Amino acid sequence: MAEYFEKSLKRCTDCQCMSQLFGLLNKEELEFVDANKIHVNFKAGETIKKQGTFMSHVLSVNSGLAKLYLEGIEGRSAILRIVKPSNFIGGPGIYHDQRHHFSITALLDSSVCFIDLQVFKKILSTNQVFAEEFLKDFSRDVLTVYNRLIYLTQKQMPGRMADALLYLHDEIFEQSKFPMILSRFELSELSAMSRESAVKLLRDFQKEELIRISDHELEILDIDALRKISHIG
Amino acid sequence: MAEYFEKSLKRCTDCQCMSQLFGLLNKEELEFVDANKIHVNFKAGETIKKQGTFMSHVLSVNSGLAKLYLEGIEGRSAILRIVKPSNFIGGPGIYHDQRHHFSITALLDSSVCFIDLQVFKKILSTNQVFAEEFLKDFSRDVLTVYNRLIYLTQKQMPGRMADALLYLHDEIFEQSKFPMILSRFELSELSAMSRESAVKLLRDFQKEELIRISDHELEILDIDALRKISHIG
DNA sequence: ATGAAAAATTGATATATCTCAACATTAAAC
DNA sequence: GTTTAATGTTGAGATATATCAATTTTTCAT
Repeated sequence: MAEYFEKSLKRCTDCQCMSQLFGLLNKEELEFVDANKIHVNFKAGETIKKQGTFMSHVLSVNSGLAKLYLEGIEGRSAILRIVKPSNFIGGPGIYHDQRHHFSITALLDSSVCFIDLQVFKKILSTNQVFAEEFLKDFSRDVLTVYNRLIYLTQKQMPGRMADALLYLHDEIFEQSKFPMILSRFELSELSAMSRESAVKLLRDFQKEELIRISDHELEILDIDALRKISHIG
Repeated sequence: MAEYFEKSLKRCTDCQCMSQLFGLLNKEELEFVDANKIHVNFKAGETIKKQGTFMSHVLSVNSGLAKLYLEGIEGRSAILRIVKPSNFIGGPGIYHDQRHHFSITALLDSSVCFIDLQVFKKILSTNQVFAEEFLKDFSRDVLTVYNRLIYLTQKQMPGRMADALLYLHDEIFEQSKFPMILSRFELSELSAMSRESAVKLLRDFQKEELIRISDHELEILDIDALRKISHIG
């Protein structure tokens, strides 16, 4: 509890978990942000943002982990990416229609800053370097989706599951042993297959000793083999 | 041939086929663009831009039609969208790495303007309204890809093919009878299936009298039924 | 600790989809 | 116009994947 208050009282100018993007702001701009932000803590499982709702703020994740996903047809979702601490979250709604076009749910207890959208836009229009970096960030996200579209439509299940695990390894945890933050069902949403198929593939991967799963931890034993599976699709 | 020269000599300030985006520029800005653009005519089938190459210019299509597609695994492609006259084409490469992240090939004889990227960026940084509209355009494209990702991964083949045809109807031609600019193979690339499957679905749709194909023209006979197929996936 | 709910597992079966191979038609090149 | 190449068509068979139903394990609230 002590930690809760400490964090929420911390000012942007002292923040250690700021996204690279906000690191480009000067002191006055940061104070402007600070005066127009809301800081909220979420428990694992809670919805941080719901697709379709009005976008009043942009987000910056200070700590924890979350999944960012598209809600599709008949309740099915596609996880676009995992959100890490210091990740900025804007999205195409900023300029299109001021709505959120994806949902975000906390996977771990997470601390999130909500920065007023108009304030954010104001700074974008006055700070050239900031604007440029924002666009870089946005563009990177778009390329991730391009990639995802290709691999989800052109690879078979083993390749897609390998890609999902490699994504967690390469981009999220950056080590061969990491906590299983995603349920089998969520893994299936990340790799566009049924829950049962995800279970079977993980079992196969374990049988072939490519991975080991125990105590809510996943260890990648043979990353080269996984990369090969990813490669051959 | 006369037409070729006439078009290529036309100045931006007199251009009738300018994208909405460039319509926001004032006379001086247009003259700046005019002085730093190249105008090129392409024959149907020619490659306008190749994925992976250096992005020296952004594009604006004056006339004709083109396909914009991602080159994926083992030569397979995914068509992202059809480019119409007056469409602006930038892409995530502008801010990410100055490379093209998709390829563009002319479907019909097409006339395309190439605007110097640095000039384009310069105007972006000086004309607020222009910048805002550019971002709207970019964001709309991103949402198209979100949509595509969902429908390609969560619908079955009949729904995907219905979506492809409805896309041509609703967004490209806006009438129930239109020229078959895409081969069966290209239609399969638009709906993420094999060429043979695309052929079969079109045959099925024809048998059920939802569409009619003759003389390089496709006519949608029962759009409500198509929408229903799209809807049920 | 206990029971209820949620998640994971499994194998059998049904279905969707691709691949292959053979052939037909159309467009392009000479 | 004839030949050649590209595109389109078809059905059969193989394969990938989803669905279903039954069971076990884990998690969570009381």
